[in-house]
Amino acid sequence: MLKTHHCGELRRQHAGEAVTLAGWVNRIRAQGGVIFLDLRDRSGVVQITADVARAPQAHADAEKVGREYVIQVVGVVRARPEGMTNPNMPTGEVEIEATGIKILNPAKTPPFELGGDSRVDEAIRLHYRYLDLRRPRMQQNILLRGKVTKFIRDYLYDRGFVEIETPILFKTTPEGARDYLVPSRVHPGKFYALPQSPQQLKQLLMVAGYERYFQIARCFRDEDQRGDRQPEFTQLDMEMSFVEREDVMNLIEGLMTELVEKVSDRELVTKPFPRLSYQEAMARYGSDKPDVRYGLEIKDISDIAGKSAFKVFVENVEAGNPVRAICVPGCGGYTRKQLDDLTELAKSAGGKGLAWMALEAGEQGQVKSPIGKFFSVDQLVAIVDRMEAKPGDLILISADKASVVAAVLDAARREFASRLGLVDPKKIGFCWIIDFPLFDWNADEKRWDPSHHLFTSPMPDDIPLLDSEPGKVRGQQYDLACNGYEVAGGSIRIHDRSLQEKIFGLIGLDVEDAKERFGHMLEAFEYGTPPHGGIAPGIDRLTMLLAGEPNIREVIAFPKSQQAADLMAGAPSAVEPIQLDELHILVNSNDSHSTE
RNA sequence: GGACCCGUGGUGUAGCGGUUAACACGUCGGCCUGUCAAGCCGAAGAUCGCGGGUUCGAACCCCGUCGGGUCCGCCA
Repeated sequence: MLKTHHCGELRRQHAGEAVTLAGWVNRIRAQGGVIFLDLRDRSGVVQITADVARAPQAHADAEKVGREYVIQVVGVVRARPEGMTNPNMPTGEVEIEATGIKILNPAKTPPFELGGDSRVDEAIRLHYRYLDLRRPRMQQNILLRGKVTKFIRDYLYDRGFVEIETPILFKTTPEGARDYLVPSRVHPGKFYALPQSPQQLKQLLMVAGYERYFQIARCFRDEDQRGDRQPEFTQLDMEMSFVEREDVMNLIEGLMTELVEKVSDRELVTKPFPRLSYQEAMARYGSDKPDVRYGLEIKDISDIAGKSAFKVFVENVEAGNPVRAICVPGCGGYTRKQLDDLTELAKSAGGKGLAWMALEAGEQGQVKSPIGKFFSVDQLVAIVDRMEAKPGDLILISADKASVVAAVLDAARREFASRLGLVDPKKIGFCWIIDFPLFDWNADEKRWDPSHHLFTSPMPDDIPLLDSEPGKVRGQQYDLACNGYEVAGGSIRIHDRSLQEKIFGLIGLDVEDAKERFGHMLEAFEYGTPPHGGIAPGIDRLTMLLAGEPNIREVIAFPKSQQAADLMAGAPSAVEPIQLDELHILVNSNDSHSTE
């Protein structure tokens, strides 16, 4: 080893020890006769001194080093003299009196500051990701991520789970997200697909009798990016046999609780985690992944609004649509301009607008609203009562299809939580969402789509409804939401061939298609399949929340840009014609302008 | 596929129709034996992402394009 100790571990009790350290020059303070170097390795930073009087060679060496040089320092740990300690650093009571400094590798001046956490354009950070990863923020995040996966592995191994790897080259499943495809050299014109998740494989492992499986699994989805979505991401993929919904939920709730309490510096808002039905979540929060750290809950005022003289509300209620509202405390004094701007918020969420009623501050609490004239005094009082609004508050009202109302008020809730500072960034608020509808109606294709995935088992009580009212069938599905993000989704699966075939039929897969795509699953179900279920928490999102970061790129060592590009290596890239020939691929030259 | 925001020395920002393109940090040189976001003195470093247009005149206005981000669609 080129070092005997780590920089960050040295303390007063090491005083007098001869040490050899190696690392990066974090900062240089040349004082003339004495030069101070802050030497950094993964463990932390320690001060090196090179004194011209006591160690002329070391001083001469130190004059030659620059920022981010990789050096080896031979010296002695010394307790710092009285009054010269630095309480701001863990190693601040000691320093290394260097006797020799060797440059292992010089460094160019970095393109941005590595010492602090100053904001740098993300394109530059990603281009020099290996430098960005040296910075404290990224280092903490990446180390935290390692602790998260270590904790998960220990937790699950302790409970009888087996870690099993599954293939990355697998088979396309067009019904989910868009697949990343890998051309086959051996089979002209045929393709592997990278797994969107190891869903089928883990179910087959249950058929195979492994009973408790997990994997920290890389998943691939060729869809457009978001702050919480990358083309490749990591799930804790797991599956258990002979379990019911409660068993999986309890295991994960225990895991998540301990993860937050033992691995992070965050604080759980509630435990046990609240459970909301999908219907309730949509009604109260307008979202199936609500942020439960703050209120601003949605209330239904359809009964009152339907009797008003306001045409938009009346027509919606007559059409069976809801009129719902949130009450924003203390925003009743918003200017007309500010209130009009809320229309933009509603539009970007897919709505037409957002009606408002402002309660003037003061005892009377007069209602000020462009639509106020369409309501009787009793109706206004009823709305104010329903919303539990106080003088100075602002009521925001949306009337539309239920899904649009939900989207608009969800957006409004998030916006005002942020404006009013209602979110405590140190808090972690989990909640379970259960009783999802098994299907969503696809109006374009005129068929039912699975709301989760096509292996989710219906609630036993609802199986008779499969024939009569598929839209009312609930799935044995459970999602875990946290701080407004979906961090896990799972279900009890179908383990019966005939039921699985029936679901295929409902989503418009004919027998031939089903056999072609999922024949291996149907066949497997005929060889003794245990009842089973599982879940898949997203490691990136979870780590993002535990780190308090605003997007998952901050917890991924080498993430891709929004255009799914690796800005450091320059992927994707053009390939040699011979490579394409071998793969039997002809590229449409009209599309190739952007490949360079 | 669509909407919006951003792009000015190495980095972060200011400038928003006429400026020698400003400031901080960094870099380089000098001074300095107890600094720790060291300090002091001095210097170098930018055709304002790229292309076109409007204008007597463009970093600034317009169009296009490239790159980064946020959101909708898409996606658990």
